[in-house]
Amino acid sequence: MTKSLVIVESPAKARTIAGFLGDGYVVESSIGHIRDLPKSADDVPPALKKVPWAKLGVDVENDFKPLYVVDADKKQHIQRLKQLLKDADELYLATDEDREGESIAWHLYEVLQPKVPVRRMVFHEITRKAIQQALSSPREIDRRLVEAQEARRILDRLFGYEVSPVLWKKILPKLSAGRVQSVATRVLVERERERMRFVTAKYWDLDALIAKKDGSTFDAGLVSVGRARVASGKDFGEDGRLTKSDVVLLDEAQAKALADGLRGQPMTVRSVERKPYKRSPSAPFMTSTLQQEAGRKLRFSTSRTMKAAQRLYENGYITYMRTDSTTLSEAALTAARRLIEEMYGREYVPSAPRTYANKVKNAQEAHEAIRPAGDTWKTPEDVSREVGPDEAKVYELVWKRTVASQMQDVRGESIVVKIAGKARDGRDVEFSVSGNTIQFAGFYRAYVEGSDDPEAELESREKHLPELVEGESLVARELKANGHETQPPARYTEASLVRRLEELGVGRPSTYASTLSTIQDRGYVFKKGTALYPSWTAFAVVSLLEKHFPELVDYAFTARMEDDLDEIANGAQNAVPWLRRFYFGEAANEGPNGAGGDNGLKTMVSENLGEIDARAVNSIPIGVDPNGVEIVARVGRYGPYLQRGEDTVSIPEELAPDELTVEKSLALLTAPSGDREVGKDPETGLTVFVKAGRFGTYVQLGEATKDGEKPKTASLFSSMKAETLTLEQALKLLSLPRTVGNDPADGVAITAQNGRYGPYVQKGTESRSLESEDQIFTVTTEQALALLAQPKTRGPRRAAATGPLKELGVDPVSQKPIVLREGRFGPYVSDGDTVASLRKGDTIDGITPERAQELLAERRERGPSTKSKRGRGGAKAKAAASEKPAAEKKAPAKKAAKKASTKKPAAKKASAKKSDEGDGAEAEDSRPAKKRSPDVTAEP
DNA sequence: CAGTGAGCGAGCTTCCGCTTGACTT
Repeated sequence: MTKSLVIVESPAKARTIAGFLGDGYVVESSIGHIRDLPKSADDVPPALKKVPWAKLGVDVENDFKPLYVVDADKKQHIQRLKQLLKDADELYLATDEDREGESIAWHLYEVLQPKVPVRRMVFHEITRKAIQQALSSPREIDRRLVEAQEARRILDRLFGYEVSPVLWKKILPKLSAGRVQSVATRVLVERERERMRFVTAKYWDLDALIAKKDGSTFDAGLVSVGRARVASGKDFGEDGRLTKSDVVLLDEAQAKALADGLRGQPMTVRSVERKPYKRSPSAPFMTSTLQQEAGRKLRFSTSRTMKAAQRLYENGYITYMRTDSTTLSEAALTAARRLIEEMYGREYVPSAPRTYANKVKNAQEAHEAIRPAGDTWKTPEDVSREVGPDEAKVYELVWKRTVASQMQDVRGESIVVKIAGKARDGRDVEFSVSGNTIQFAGFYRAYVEGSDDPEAELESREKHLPELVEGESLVARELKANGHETQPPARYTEASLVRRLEELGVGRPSTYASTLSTIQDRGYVFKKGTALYPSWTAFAVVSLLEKHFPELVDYAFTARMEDDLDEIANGAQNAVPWLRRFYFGEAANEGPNGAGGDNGLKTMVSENLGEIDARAVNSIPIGVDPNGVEIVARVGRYGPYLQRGEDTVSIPEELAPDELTVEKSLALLTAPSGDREVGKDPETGLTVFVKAGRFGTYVQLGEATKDGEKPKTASLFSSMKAETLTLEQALKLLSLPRTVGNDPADGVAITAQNGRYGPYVQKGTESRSLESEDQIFTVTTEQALALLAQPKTRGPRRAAATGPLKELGVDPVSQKPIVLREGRFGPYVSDGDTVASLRKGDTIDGITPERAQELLAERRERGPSTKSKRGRGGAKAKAAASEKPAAEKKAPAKKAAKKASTKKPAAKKASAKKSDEGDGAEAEDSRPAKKRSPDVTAEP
């Protein structure tokens, strides 16, 4: 008997299929992709580390040849697959039938190097019949489809890894750009821009309480006055003006006057219009619609929904949860129809199963819709006893949606009643009221299933009106004028953003949740409740991309890419020229060796980098103040801030971009700063302030005077808080430095104070750190002298910096001893000339002399890059500064001082925590905020 | 972003799509 190895993508799927296949088959999973481009240089094999494209993992000069590496945590699994293959007579690659699945099959083939016959099999539903059929009709791996996947992968890598560094240089380090995330961010930014542009309009209308002859009453709304329709929200544009001319806009006075003129007036039923209506159920869930529904109904985030769905899938309650298909298998249709007939009766079963056309662009449909698994479906009540609360809720959504999707339409009747009247001033008015009744509940039955009182639930979906006949006489008993304001378009939620991305064809079922995490992790988006707010960083990034990479953030970019990938998959075009056009420009394929392109990605991220004005892209215009001075929001290294001329102020974190109007900006800029008065110094009579500064909170004695004399300041101790600081504490701080005493030997004074590196004692030019801030006040002359008597290297900092942790023999190149030290940036090895940091995977204990030599050799290989780089960076920065003298002229002294100070180690160290400067010489780094909101504390 | 003292050198960040555990609390 032959043994066959079958490899699918998911372990849960493998278990299910194994049950169908029996003894002759071993079913395993690949657990997704098995190889990928290297994530960073660390993943590149040593032999290739030096090639210029090592970081990209794509040899752009050589037909974009990709370098594939097996992920570290996949290596063991590959070994296992190889082992299983040894005992097999044939191999079935049964990965999903889509672009990615085909690629996984090919990578498996390449990595496993099977010596036995290999067959590719595909199936769309996991039933015994479908699997058997797939086994008996295998095919070959579709190389073109694999090429299309490879092209997609390479394009995404080039986009992500070439454009992200542009953001590091021009905006902030560690930012990212990508085909999917950048469009997602742009969608949010554009919506916020709409909200910022939006002008609210006010309009009024009337509600009438109308009485029948028999005394019963009902409410109706005003629809027209003097034959003209009354304006409502939808009649206004975003500028707050009416978009139509044939409507009547009521203001408060007019509405109230009209209400007065109608009170007690006779009215007549002008028309009663009854119309049958029907509602059809929605399609079964796919990933995006499940995420939307769970977001709307359960307020779940996409990742919470997916975690619950994953558990339901793994435990056999639902089918695969990452799908873009709304198709139900034959088995599912049968199960649904039988269930509906049994639970609700034959009249709820449509004559033929419903099918739903897939509206998703680029749908790959490798799986079926998300539905209860199996041939008979457990009820939500049964499942809720077996799983956790989240899972139970998600299962209930899936069950109801799936069952409803195969039920009959809801049928009912809608009624619209128009009521005519005349105001006392003679104007004709018309009111309207509508209702609806359900005649046949259809699929609503499934949705009310499980509620305490299904009939009452159904009834709540109806709106009953009193019996009204044409010509009937009524009285307007009460009238109320209601004021309304138009609302800007709502912010996106996770659910609605997923829907928008899906409309654009951007992203895949497996990535919606992670894309949302990414844009939040990067600080592009933050959530308040369920609403997604774009940050100022997002504004800066999006405006940079729109201006300099418009093609890449075009909403149709992915759609066009998909069209091209389809052509690559069906042989109508080839991947290499396609990638060449993208990377080297349109003309790339015409010139020899692909040279000559001028509008490609590569040019834009290299030669043309200088065109991107960091200052400009980081400035988001807000408006002008009454004097015509421009106000801009800017993204700086220490957070977003507002700038008007020389005035700057931090933008409070919780403030949404669209709330930062000109008025609000002026309020922030002119508001009393976050400074607090602690009290008055009894000696000088000067006011003592607490302020937030670059290096944290500090106290200040008096205010800065015009004659350039600076007030005395002192940092707060870490144990103190700005809000609770007392005058006593403040004065104590301001009394520093404290004279500890005199050295009896030479009479020189010893002082104790706080400094850049913390508390210390000082005598003349000698200083030593203290261990705690409190010691500034408690240290005695003897203790201070003892400290000062110790050599400098004895301090805790210095000990770590200078004491070699390990000696690692003599370097064969330099013939000098190698030592391992712990430094500011972590452990490193050095032979005195060359210094090399330990890399990922290296440990202090595990380092060998050989490894140390290797590290040093690698470091030498790269040359004295540090210094030369710095030289270039510095020169560039200077050149850039001199290029824009106009911008600098306003506050030359201040800016120059600041620039100089950022170059000082102290400033660098202070900023390193939040964001390393890297070689981002051009990035916005001046942050001259004078004022700060009290609740924002500076980074240490 | 206040202004106060020491010293030793970087290397990395990032994409999109497939898929699960491995770890803790």
